[in-house]
Amino acid sequence: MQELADIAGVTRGTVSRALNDSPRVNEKTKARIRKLAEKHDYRVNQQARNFRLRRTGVISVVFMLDVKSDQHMSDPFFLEMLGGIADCLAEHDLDLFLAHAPVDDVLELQGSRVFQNSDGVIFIGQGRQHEKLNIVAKSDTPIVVWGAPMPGQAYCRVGGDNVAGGYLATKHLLETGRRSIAFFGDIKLPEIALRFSGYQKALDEHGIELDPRLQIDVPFEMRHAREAINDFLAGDANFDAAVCSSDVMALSVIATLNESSLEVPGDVAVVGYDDIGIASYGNPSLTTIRQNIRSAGRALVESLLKIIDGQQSDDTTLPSELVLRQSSGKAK
Amino acid sequence: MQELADIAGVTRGTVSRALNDSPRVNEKTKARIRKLAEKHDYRVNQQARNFRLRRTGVISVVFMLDVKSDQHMSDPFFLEMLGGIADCLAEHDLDLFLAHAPVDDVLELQGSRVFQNSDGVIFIGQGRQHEKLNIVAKSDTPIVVWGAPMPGQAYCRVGGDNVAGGYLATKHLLETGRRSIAFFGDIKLPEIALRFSGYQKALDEHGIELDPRLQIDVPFEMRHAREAINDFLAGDANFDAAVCSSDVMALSVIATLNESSLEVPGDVAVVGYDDIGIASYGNPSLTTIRQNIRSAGRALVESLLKIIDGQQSDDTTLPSELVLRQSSGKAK
DNA sequence: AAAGAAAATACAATCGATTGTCTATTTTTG
DNA sequence: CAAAAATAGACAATCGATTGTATTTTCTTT
Repeated sequence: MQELADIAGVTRGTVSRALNDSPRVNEKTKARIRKLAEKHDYRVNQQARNFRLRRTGVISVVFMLDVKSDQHMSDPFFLEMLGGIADCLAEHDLDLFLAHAPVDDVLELQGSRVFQNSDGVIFIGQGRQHEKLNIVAKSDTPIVVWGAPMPGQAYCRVGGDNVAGGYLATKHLLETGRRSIAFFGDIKLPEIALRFSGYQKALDEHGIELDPRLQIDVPFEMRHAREAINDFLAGDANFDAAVCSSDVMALSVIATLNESSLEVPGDVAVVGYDDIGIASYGNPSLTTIRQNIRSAGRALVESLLKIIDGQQSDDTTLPSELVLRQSSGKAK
Repeated sequence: MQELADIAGVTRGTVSRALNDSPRVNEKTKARIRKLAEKHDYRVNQQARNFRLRRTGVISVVFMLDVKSDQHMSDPFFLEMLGGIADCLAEHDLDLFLAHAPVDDVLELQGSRVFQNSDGVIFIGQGRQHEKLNIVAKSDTPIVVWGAPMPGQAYCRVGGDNVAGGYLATKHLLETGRRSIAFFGDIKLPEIALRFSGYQKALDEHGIELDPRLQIDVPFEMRHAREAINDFLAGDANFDAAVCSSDVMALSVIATLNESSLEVPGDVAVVGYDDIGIASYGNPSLTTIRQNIRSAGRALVESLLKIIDGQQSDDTTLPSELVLRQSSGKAK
């Protein structure tokens, strides 16, 4: 910058102001300096700039993988979320830092680069660490969390409408004549619990009594999921439909059912959750609850930026929507 | 740091050396300073440190999405790669910066944060920009590229053994008695071209003549893929097996075949590529060519670090492997 | 015990920008 | 036209660390 200042016959300060479009610099001077900068292929050192401005220009993203069930980042849900977040951050000229390791104690992150090297942190999912997130929220670095509303929640939250999602899925199955609907998902997780309550509501409305044997705590990871599903099938429960907590889980359920010579959707109708891309490639294509994950990513970023900006940001709940898909090619 | 120095009764310089384990500081002093740092919850400002050291501590990752075919980042292949890279970077205490936008001209990246704010860049895929990558490779920021070896290649490359992959897939199908094997994939892309040559080699060895009608330029993106596949099925070509350029493409092919009342694997046997997680959830589970994508990510990082370190780094070709899977539950 | 070597620490410049304060120049106004 | 007001630019401190050089302290050795 000094060199450029010399060339332009001004000081570094003036160059800095010119390049940052300060009103204190003459338009003509600005234009001249900008042209010289371009000509000499000079660009401000963002690192030094951020250092001086005491900001990093980076937002961290932490995926709260369900360690217990060995969930990994390749879950399509995470990726789609990441895409939405990345796009929105790009628009605000912010970088994205991806926290790598699965986290079993978010408090440990506080000393790490995740917090120290970023202006804010986005948590995807609450895992089982609601309380710890409350503590983290009190630190200097603003955070937002994707997840379910919680009692005594001290952080800003964005999430899907899980109750509506569970309700829509169940209602759809009921309306197509199904009566014994299984619910696959671990209701100890806040979001799943809400979907379960939507499931109950739909059953209520149709005057069907809840059968607790039809709620199965399936972990997110495939290997364990199949075990859990098989255990259930080996039991004496009868069912003609299934509401699943994710599309990946739904695909697992379908595969397992097929192995037991049960037809989908003939014998058992299955509804997934998330509307991940792969849901439509499958056979049959999966009816599912769509959460607009991309716009969820955007909402997370917008909320976080508000907080960084010193404003208050309220929780956001995004709508859920039923996506009907033909179950093609299996009409036997 | 000044405060800590005051407390310890030394200068900032000594504190810095103590915390960086310099041999110039007495062990006892080091221990004392470290304890004090811990006690007062002091951590070096990484931003200032990196600034002083003229490094960023960040590696950028750019996914060369196939813009033409509207490929998106949610491709499971990319994600798994990202996971491998992220893990390896974490071990070296480096951050990961994810470049957001699909790139149609890598030269544009040169002024952007991707290059300016990182110590090195990893490109996943070459797209159709081999020449431009050659130019970028000459810049100050080191790069490595995942892809196929190319004539006149000026950058360090890591890639799978595409010839072997295509060969193994085809040979497997031939050995199970298939004779008319279709090849789904755009051979204008360098990697796919190599797989196609492996496919040819296997046919040769079995004395089967190449039928050019059985090579179909399928784009990566689903929507267009299905069109291409349907066009092919509508034609007069007969085939009893298919080698596909990705697992996602294979799933598409299977779905399309099913819609045309063709049984998989009864009427047509299908082999995928990549061994993405979802391949095993499907029904039937997909036989595929495994590329160890995670270790590919590691290899990319290791090569890049070598280059950053001023060493020379040679190209790496990782082995391909056939993964046989039962095609379950469809024995009708 | 004194001289010399070795070890530990202090000092201060430096990285590349931003920005408050002060000065110089230009413009406006009565 | 002179004085006041407005504008442009210069100057220098600052952010928080690292590191080469100078200095002090400690330890050997004779």
